[in-house]
Amino acid sequence: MATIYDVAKAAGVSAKTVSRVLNQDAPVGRETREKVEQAIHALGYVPSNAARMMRSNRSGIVGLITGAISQTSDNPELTGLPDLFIVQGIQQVMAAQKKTLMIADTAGSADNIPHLLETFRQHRAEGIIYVADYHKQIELPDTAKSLPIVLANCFDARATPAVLPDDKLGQKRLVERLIKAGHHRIALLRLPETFVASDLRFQGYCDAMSEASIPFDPTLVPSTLQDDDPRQLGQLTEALKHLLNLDQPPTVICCGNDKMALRVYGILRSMGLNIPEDISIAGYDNYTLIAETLYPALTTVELPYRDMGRQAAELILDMIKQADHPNEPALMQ
Amino acid sequence: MATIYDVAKAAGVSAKTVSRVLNQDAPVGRETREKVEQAIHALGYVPSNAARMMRSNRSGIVGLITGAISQTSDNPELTGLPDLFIVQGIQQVMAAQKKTLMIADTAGSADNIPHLLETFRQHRAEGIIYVADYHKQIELPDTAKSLPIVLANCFDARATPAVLPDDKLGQKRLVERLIKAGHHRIALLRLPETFVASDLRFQGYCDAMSEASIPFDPTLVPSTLQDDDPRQLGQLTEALKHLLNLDQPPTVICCGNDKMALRVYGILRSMGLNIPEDISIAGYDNYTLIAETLYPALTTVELPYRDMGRQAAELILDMIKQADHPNEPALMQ
DNA sequence: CGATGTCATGACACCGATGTCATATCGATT
DNA sequence: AATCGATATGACATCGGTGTCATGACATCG
Repeated sequence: MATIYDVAKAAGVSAKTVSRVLNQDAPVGRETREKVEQAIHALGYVPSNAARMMRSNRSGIVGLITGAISQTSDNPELTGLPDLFIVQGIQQVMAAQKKTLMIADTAGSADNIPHLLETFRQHRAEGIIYVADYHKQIELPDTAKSLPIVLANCFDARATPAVLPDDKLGQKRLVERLIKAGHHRIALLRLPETFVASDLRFQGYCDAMSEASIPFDPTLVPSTLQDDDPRQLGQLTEALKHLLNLDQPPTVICCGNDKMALRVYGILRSMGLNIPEDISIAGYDNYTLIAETLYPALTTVELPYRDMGRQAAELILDMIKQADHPNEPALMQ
Repeated sequence: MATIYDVAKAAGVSAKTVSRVLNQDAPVGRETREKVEQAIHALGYVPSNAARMMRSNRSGIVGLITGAISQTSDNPELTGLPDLFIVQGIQQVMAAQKKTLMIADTAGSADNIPHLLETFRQHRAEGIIYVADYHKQIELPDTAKSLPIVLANCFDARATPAVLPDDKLGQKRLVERLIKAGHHRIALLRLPETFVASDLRFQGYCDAMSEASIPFDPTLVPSTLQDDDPRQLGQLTEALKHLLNLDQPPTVICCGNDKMALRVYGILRSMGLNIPEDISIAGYDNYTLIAETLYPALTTVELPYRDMGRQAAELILDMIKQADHPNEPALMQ
């Protein structure tokens, strides 16, 4: 691989002049610049990031830790696309800021995280974003705290900066939409209690109902499901039977997430019900792949995952800037 | 960030000795080693990859180009999870080999590729893997050829090393399974012709049928769909009506991919048919998220995407090794 | 006992960029 | 004509590791 000296020799100038052409940080004579540019092209020269980094001590690298790629998480039930959308939002911002995003995958086990952090440190990553696959609480190893870090879709006990989905408001908006569409008997199939979102969404449901002066009917909100995949289908079937056998059955069922909604679709249809003629279904989380493909389409809340990613990215960039210039004065003109 | 010299000073030894402790490439007295290790721990020292790379000229980085993260591809119809599985397989191998995987996303536009290649070059990536979102032909810019490169899920006109799914064999196996299960009237809903897989799968279908001595019935294979999303639902409905109105309608329908299968589910059900009592459905591509969630479950061919990823990873590692030792003699003992 | 070999360690150069400082050229100003 | 300032360029040190070579202390061997 050609070096800056090879280019300098080929162009008959000093290495520093080549550097100036590359970085445009000082005037270079037009003739000289052209010679240099030709030499660069001829040699296929690409400057070494490593050497640059040594001098500047700035890597331009932001580390991203996620399980989005290997999605064999500890809870397969709720794994899916949301984290990918977040990563996508982050990617967009980083590309625009010419930062290099280094993505490391937990391979499904949190035990790998310390090692990933070590690798990021070796590469002198300027900051780290941790993206969780669903809204939850996590705990990072102590080694993490020496670098700017932002959590996305999760939070910890140390009040590390985090970007979280507003599950409560989202559910409220969904229920409001349903009420506006004429529904009064609205059922809610909750996520297992172990999920932070479970309670938040329940609150959003209650808020919307009470603001519309519809009294809360506990029979419309069966007890939360067990966090246990193989049995869930049976539990779902039971819960649905319960709902349908009520004196006043619901006209719409809100599901904890789109995947659950898809199952409910299947079960209801196998019971001989037509959707949406006999009963409607509403989902949560926008697993667009499912939501768009389902026929008829699923009414669903689109969580702003990409936006969360963008926010997380901008947050970490701010923190990096802060760390660089601890007491940056306000810009005055 | 502490340097090796800080550690050396703290431990009262030379920098080189610290280096020896780090790399275990020369004997170090036990007492000395312990002092050094203590100093490393106390200072939270992490060696700089950049500095290491400068001397060794080996980055340990493998670049990965994909659209898997930002899945707004030019053809939303067939985008999805397969490429993610491939990436996952690659990740596994790289982690095991202690290589750092640098993932860059095309953000949906092939125009970004040259820039991504440039970035990889700056980081002195030792090789590059390009992962496509579905089996297709691509063309890489000329700048790509100076580095070892492997294609996954795609191929080009220059015979660049590639790892491809065996669509023909996969379809054949699926149809064989269906025949063994007692089906004779097997319909095939083909992918749009623009997809490489479309024809390969058709061949696999024909092979399996002819080997089972079932004469080919063209009415069971409607003309391929248009590559045009909004109209596809209507086309699918038409094709299904055609199939169901045959004198001898099919007992099972093979769909071009799982997503199409999901749509067919919806349409057939809205026509009042029960699955799998009235008619069966078989898919292709294992979008596990859909396949596992669907109720009743979809019969589908699981493409070995993770394996493809692993193969691609091992291939690129071999190529890197080759490039390093051009004429490595066979190992003799 | 002197030669040789191994172990443990340090001094120093080098990898490829860039920041700092020096120098040379040339037109403009006093 | 002497001075100044901008422009254009180069010499050299430096970033943080590691390869090479040298050195000193011991143990071993003929």
